[in-house]
Amino acid sequence: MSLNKVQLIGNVGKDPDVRYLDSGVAVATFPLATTDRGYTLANGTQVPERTEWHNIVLWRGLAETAEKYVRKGDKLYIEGKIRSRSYDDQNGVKRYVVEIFGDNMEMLSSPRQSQQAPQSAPAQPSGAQPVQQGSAAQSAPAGEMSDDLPF
Amino acid sequence: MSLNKVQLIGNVGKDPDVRYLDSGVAVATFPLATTDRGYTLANGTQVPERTEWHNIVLWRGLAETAEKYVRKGDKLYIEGKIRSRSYDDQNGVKRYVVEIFGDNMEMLSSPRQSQQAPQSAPAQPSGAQPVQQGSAAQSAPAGEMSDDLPF
Amino acid sequence: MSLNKVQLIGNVGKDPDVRYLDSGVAVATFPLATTDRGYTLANGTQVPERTEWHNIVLWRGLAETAEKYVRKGDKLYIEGKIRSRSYDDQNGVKRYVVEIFGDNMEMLSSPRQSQQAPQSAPAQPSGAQPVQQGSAAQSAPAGEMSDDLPF
Amino acid sequence: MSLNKVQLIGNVGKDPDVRYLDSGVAVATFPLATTDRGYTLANGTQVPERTEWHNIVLWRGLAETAEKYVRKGDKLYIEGKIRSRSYDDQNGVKRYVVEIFGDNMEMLSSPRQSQQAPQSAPAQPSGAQPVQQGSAAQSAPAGEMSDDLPF
DNA sequence: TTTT
DNA sequence: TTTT
Repeated sequence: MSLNKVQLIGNVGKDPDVRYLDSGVAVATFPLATTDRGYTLANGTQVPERTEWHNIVLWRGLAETAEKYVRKGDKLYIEGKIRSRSYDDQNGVKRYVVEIFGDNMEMLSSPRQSQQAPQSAPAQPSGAQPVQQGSAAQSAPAGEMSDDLPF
Repeated sequence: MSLNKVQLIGNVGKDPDVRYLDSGVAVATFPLATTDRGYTLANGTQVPERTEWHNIVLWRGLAETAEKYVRKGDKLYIEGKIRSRSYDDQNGVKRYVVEIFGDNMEMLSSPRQSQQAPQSAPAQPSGAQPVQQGSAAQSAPAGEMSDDLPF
Repeated sequence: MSLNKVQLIGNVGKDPDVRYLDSGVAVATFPLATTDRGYTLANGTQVPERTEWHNIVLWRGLAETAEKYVRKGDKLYIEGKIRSRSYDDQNGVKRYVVEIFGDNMEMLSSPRQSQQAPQSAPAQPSGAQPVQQGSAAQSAPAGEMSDDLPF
Repeated sequence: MSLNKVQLIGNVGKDPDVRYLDSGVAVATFPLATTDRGYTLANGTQVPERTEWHNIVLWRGLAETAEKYVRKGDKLYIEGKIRSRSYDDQNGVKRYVVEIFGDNMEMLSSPRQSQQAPQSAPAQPSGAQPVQQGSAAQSAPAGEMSDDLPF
């Protein structure tokens, strides 16, 4: 009775930060930028270009794929859901972050010719369809994240 | 070269708050809830149901439609984009909010039998396809919002 | 490097037709209607309302859910992919059909008060998020369908 | 009360065919391929790679953009809706085609360094957000297409 | 008829 | 902090 879906095509702001929970589950986080080009209003006002930064969080297989193949500057398609989280910052002020839990990823940049992504290893280990994460995002109990991911 | 798209189906948390900018442009804001049902992990751990609240912002025609027809409890489909914004709270602490600027809305609840949404007035003035807002969201210069929308 | 995604909200044209392959895999098919409301062109031309019929195909768990809970007239959200298929009709003419292989379904109608969908049995056995089918659609070898589904 | 949305990322099968209706409206058509990579079932069965061809139809501004900048082999993001149409073939047999009426396009290939897409002319004349076609797709009366587009 |  |  509910839908919470996000689809982004943008550029990776920096190399993924990948952690492994005690359970062995991989979690990757990185910023992704989408940019509006700016435009001119009917009255002549110039509205400048605007970049939106999204906090991407990937789990398990997708996180491992990101660790191997996603790099700063890459163009990605990410599909997932919006999730907000709060934490207390160093001054005890409650802070909120909004994250995109990705369950589907498409690498849109040309594959690199490197030791990281050798020709013989597919950048996407799964099917021709975008990498489907199955129930990975759902499999991580909220508790596991508590202190592990001060994004 | 960029895509920033959100699609939600959820329930309206309270009646829309509608304002009119000096330019006459309508802006509606309201919270929308999407809910994950909760599930049981392979190891037996119960992950409880979880509700995500989204700050919806609608402009112009969509805002006016919302003012007329959207009410607390209604089920809606909202399509739009993610937009974050910062402001200084009453303590001078910089705060961030993430909003969903909707450019497409579908009313999924049965129409009310009321003075607000009379049978003779369609809940959706535009086409059979979801209400397309055209360039409305883009037409509002950033400046206009500065102090008008302390969401 | 590829995305093939369809999202529909529409009404079920008739009760699902559910078959079980020899492997025990359930396959449900039914038509879903989406409707454009019609509009008036700038030059005054009236473009009438238009209904599009989609051939929905569901597999495994989703097919079983459809068998139990989906009925003619219901409003559904369906997410999936486009798939075309050809067959020879009774006159030996090659025919093409386009189907929507759903991998996600949301029931948007109020639940029926009936023996078919008792209060105690949730219409959607899976998570709060839309019913994710995992890799079910991919798990059915093309061959299995050959003569089984003259849609 | 209805949603009919398609999102594709794929490769253009051949240069767009662009026609101009008597009204001056541009219509571009071209095939777009999305490819499933193939996979191995649990029982060891190999399901081969599979390519789906989509008949893309663009109107007005998007058609003109396609005429100028879209070429065989390009990778595109296309958003639009499914529309089916019937016609009688040369043998008087009724045929059906399913087309994707695009209302949003993103060019994902690196821009060509050519006379067709000079550096000084942006591949996307509109905003930073995907090229929004406004109501173009809705503005073409069905009648106009009758014999004009034997796709 | 594309692409990896 | 990306990209065009």
